[in-house]
Amino acid sequence: MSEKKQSQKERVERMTNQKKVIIDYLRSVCSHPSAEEVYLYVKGKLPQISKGTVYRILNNLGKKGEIQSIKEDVAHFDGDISSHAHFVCQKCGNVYDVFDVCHECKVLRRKLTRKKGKVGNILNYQMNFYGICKNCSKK
Amino acid sequence: MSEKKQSQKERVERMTNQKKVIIDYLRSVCSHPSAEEVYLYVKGKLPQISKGTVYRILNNLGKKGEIQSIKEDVAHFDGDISSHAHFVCQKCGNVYDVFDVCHECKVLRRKLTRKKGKVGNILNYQMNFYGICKNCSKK
DNA sequence: ATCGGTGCAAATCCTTTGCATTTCC
DNA sequence: GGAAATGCAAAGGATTTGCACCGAT
Repeated sequence: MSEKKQSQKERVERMTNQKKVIIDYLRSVCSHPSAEEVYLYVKGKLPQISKGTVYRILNNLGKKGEIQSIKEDVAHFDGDISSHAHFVCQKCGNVYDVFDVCHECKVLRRKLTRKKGKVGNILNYQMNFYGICKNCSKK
Repeated sequence: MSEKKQSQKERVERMTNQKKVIIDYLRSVCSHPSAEEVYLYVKGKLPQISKGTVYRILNNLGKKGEIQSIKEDVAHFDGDISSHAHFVCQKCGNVYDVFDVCHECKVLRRKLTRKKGKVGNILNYQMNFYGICKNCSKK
């Protein structure tokens, strides 16, 4: 019914250990871990962490645009939000970076953003290529 | 362990009513129905159909590349496999076509296919834009 | 007649959520 | 101190699957 009241006290977000570890992890790896993989890693540093927390943190970061989520059969997460594409292996489900098309992605996005789209305003985009990764083709 | 034996009898795929109705439906609409929506539609024509069958048919068509699946929180399906992009509303989840970038998509794809990619051979791709659709912004 | 496809319902599995408790500011 | 975040465990919900039967070729 109503928008945010201006007088309303603003929600202050806190930085917790759990969040810190997850962000650091996602920024340091170039693989694109699933929630499960993030959970297993963080569990190594903070053994008491729960999966629910991992999911909540990943979702929040995603909503704020600080990480990307690539939603395939199982969601994978990327701490790198610079302009690049992904290659998704249809066999193992792994996600790889594709930097060869950064420039084109940016151009595409700009083109569409400027248009103000017929359907809605673009906040974000994702370019995914599908195939079988080299690792899986060997087998 | 072993590849397909050459002597093996070839699997012959059959055309059923269920499959026919689903394909026709996906080719006739420009919305991008979810499995649930496909199910509800088909149920109107073939009341005895089950959800399992719908999922199996959609998956098979997807594997054969006859339809596209856009995997977001809930998967949506597109009977149009020509080169175009999608706009996904982050509020209602609806998927809209974006034809303004067909040409660029094709070029991008060709560029990468030719490269034979470092990660694997590209069979397919998807370009998705995210935002809030006009319908949802009104509210 | 064959064997691929279907219907049904149970099983999976990823993800979300409610609530009491802990922790950050 | 008080709101925000967490841990736990249970719930949710989309998708898959086993199996007996049906029906396309």
